[in-house]
Amino acid sequence: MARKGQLTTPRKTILEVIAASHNHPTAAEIMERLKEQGAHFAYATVYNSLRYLTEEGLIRELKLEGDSSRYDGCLDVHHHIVCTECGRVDEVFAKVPDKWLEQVTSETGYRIDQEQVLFKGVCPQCRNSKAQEH
Amino acid sequence: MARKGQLTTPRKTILEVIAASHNHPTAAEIMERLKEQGAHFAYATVYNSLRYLTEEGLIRELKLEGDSSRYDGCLDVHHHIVCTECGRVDEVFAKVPDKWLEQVTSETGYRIDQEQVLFKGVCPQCRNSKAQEH
DNA sequence: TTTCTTGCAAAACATTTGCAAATCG
DNA sequence: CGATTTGCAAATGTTTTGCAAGAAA
Repeated sequence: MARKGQLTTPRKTILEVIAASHNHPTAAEIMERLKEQGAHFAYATVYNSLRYLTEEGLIRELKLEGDSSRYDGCLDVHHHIVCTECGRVDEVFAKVPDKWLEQVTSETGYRIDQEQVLFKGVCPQCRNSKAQEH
Repeated sequence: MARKGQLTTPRKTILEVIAASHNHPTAAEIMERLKEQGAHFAYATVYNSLRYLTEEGLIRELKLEGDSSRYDGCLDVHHHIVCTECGRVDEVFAKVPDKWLEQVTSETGYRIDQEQVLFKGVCPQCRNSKAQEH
């Protein structure tokens, strides 16, 4: 059998592409980078691999702005902040306060397994260029 | 001209549908409810209206699980929690601690305008049925 | 009249699926 | 062989667009 649930060549290659990217690429961007480095896989294979990798917990799927999911290879717990001026996405490592999680638990009765936080704002660069404009 | 940026009939009707829904409907669900109450608008009109309402700040567009955006008419600042067992979405009103926002500001240099938080976990009902199972 | 909105169909885009061929154990 | 993954093309589902027609100022 063809290695049930293991890192086949496409899966491994795609994982490496994501790990080497620091900008949360979309499936289309992953396709591009694969092409650039001479590897070619079918779109279906890329999506299959992305789903597999997500289910295995090796990457994270992010739904930020726009139509397409983005993929994140950084497994440390972290969040994201998107600049509403230029669309740039940065990572946020400040940890969610436990006190707040307790509040949410007692408010909702849920067992909380994970939080995904998306901040929206204006990045330092755009704040500067706006300040100079006026 | 046809009232630039005003609440035309479709926009108002759609806003009311969303306000009356307590489950963050998708565009398709909004279409259904419009049909149920005898109103018919083109899909394009519904999407145009949703974009308009979002840009005006009268509703919020949510990208949670699944393919389609959901729309939220509750304008109080709040967040969401989705049950990974049954897919149910609830609202969370516990406010993000200011201290954490300050941390994020100093970490990123962004001016933060908004936060969207999506918790994932298991809702009380599903926790119960799981406990009873075994 | 002028500008904006609506409706319809078609287009665009992201993602999934069906199935045959390839692959590994 | 037997289970699984891959590749391709076609299908699906969501959202947008082009353009003619309608409505309000």
